Amino acid sequence: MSDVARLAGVSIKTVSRVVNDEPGVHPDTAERVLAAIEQLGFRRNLGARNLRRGMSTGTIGLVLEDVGNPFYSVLTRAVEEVARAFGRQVLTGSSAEDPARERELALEFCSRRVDGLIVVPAGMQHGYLVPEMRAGTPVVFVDRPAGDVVADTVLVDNLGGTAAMVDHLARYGHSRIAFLGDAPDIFTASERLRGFREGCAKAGIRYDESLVVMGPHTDAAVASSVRRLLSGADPATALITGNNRITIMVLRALSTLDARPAVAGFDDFELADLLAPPVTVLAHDIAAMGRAAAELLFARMEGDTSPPRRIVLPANIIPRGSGEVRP
Amino acid sequence: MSDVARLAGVSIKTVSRVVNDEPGVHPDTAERVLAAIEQLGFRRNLGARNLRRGMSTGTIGLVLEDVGNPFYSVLTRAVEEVARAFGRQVLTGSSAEDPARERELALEFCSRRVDGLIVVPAGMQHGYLVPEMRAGTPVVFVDRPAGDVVADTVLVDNLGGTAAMVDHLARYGHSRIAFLGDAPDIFTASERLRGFREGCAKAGIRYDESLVVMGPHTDAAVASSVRRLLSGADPATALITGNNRITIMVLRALSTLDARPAVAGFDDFELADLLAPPVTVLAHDIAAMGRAAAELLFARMEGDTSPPRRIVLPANIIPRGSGEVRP
DNA sequence: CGCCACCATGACAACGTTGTCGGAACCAGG
DNA sequence: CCTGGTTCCGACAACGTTGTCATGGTGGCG
Repeated sequence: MSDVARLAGVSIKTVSRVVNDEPGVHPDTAERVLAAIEQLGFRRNLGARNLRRGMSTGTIGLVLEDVGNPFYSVLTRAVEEVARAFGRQVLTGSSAEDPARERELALEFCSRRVDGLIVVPAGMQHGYLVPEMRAGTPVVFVDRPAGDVVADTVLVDNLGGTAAMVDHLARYGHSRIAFLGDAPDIFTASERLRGFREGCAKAGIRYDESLVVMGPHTDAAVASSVRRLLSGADPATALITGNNRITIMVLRALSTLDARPAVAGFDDFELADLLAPPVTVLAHDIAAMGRAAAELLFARMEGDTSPPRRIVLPANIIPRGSGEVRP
Repeated sequence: MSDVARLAGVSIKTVSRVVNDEPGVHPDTAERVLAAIEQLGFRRNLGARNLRRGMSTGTIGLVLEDVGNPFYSVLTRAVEEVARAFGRQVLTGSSAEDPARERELALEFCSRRVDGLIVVPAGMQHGYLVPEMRAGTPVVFVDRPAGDVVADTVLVDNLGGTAAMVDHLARYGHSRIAFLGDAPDIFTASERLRGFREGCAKAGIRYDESLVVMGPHTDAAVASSVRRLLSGADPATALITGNNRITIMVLRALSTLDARPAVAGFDDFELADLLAPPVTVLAHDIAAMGRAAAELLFARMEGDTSPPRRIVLPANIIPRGSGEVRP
């Protein structure tokens, strides 16, 4: 900036005025300054600006599990879109389901003085965020609740959705329903398992522990679980899968077998409708979740101090065929 | 920081020393300082630090078309992974295929003084980046080349891959091959079209313009194009689709028809192997592309001044069935 | 005891920007 | 001519941090 000032023969303050469209600069002077800016390829340093002005850095942080997963990338896009509407940039980072990494990313973002933070929790401890929240950085948790802090949270109705799916299968005559879920220390996985149990209870189905397989999963392990579940004296006639990854693993396993159990999965996924048979899923609007979280965050950033909210979005059964077969 | 200093009864410089693990601080003093930091929830302001130190901000910018698209989200994750290895954060933004938005994002990132920029070009004009590049910000283009600047670029062998696919279909006896590509002003789309023409020439197939449909596409438009291509006196017996989106649109259209032409698509996609029939694709390693771009960028950031490189990654046919049927 | 080396610490400037304030130049009106 | 107001502009401090240098105290050694 001082280079520009020197070249234009004015003070740096005048350059600052031109750059910020402040009034009180003679048009001729402004023109000279603009020419100098152009010539030198000057671009104002936003870091210095934010330091001086002290308020907003114009950025928000987004910590999620893996941007590479379509689930989170859709979420990211939705957050980005809202941020854009509010004129903010988004810093993203993937925690890879590692609480230490989540913490590291979140605190790094705080060090960069993001105006707000959206977190898909990897762990159950979030006390480390308390000082930041007290210092005025709003935090919104998405997809899973925070472990030990009260804060805004946007969730899907994991429990109710899964229970509804059990009911759905039961209506088609299934009483031997297996559940393949993710690692039970992941909130969504344990909620869905709870939903499965409640669904069984409501539908009057005996909850059989041997029909429940929880992760973490590998393709091979899922394949052997599926084989086991579908064989024996009293095999499963229907499978509920706990998320899109597992659904796909199961479908891949089934493609090598003759058995054709009913299949219904949590999370919708692309091409589910084109498979043979089309896959029945419990769908929820991921983009809506991202938007809700981002809008909540921006409301906080703009001074909303109402009590923390918990938004629970519905999950709806999309019957496509795979879940509508009788035993 | 001055608050911490006051509470600990030392100068801010001493606090700075403690925060940065600089030597020459008495252990007792350091302990007092750490206690004060803990008590106040102090976190050093990275913005101010970067300003003072003047060198790296520890961030890179990534401008792509849409993080929500699995293609780019995998790319993003790969870039993020490399950035993590080098201790950097990633700023992302989606251009939505709008050159103005791409420019806006890239320049915004430059204003934030990113250490480097990875861009999936939306437009053909990138002269606006020249001042930034001259000022020392390395830029790497991915997936598509820059319009009018010479810079490092990582591409896929669009032309050769598509030509190989024509050859592949010709070997199975097809001579009426249709091509459904994206908007021809997108580099990858026009390259793939060129590859299609060259492939036809090499295979001794007459290039028939009426068998070529370029985007932008909607589901409805693709469906009607497919119907047209497969009917009439001399219908197409094979379809080549120009990217994963179009492949899926075509598959969806075909699912409502009786015709079963050979289908082969550019870009691999999840579940391609589980469809009936499994879909033959031209696969390339998107994560490898992201890694290559990021590694190139970091090499530049660390002072590599060799001439700009152009890395072209191969695209390989994965025959799964849909492309191996005879007319 | 005197000198030097070394350790721990602090004062100060600087990074690039903007907010505050004051001042020079000009004009209009008395 | 003076007064008061307006317009344009620059000097200076400050944001939070770190690099440089100076300083006071302590211990070892001749």
